[in-house]
Amino acid sequence: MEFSELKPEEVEKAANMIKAISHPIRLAILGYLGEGKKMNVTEIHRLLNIEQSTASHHLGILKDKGILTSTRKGKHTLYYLKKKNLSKLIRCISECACD
Amino acid sequence: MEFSELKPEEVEKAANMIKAISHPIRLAILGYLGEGKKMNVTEIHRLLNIEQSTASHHLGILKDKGILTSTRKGKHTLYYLKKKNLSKLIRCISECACD
DNA sequence: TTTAAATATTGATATATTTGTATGTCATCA
DNA sequence: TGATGACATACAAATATATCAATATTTAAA
Repeated sequence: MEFSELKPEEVEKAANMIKAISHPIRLAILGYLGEGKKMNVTEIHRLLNIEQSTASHHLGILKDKGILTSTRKGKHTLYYLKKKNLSKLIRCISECACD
Repeated sequence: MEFSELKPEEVEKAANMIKAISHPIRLAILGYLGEGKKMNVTEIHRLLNIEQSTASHHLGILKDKGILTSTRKGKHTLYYLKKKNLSKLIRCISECACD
């Protein structure tokens, strides 16, 4: 399926999806969550050395845009990829950027 | 190569690359330019029904960020994908967005 | 039921993006 | 060289994003 065959609103949808992941912090988060891994907010905020509220904010965006889902596990909220094929997309991006 | 193995500046670079394509107009442009096609500014601006300056602006961004290159051909400037593996990325995005 | 840890939300500020209009530049051809 | 078509750039207004600090909410356990 080529973009040139897509309806404007479908192109818009796709653009929104990648816009969600077009941020260094959010991309780094997705790097950690590749291949079915699950992480909570505190882990992300420590790992990336960012404010807790900033971590929560970016995770919220990724969830809102349909990239991640979350489940509450006791005090923690675990975030993880919503769809398996996102792992492929992430690999594809890193290939393109690092060739 | 996973993002979790990348240095911060490499993640930044990757984020900048996809940020460049994370716009409905720019994504639509890339849809047309997939697979080695070449197009000039006027074609894009008519095809997408946007101002000439807007078309030029977005093409400029894509070129600036290393997604496209251009060659002058008489009065026209032809734009096309800089690297072949970008076609794969574009297909990957549309797969992810349309599943 | 109080306390504390983990998350989420809000508000303010700074910064970045997008768009159109107007204008400038460059190349071709009469 | 003057006119025209094709592009590029500058500027301004509107909109969107990102960040931190502070505060609120939720949950588990004492």
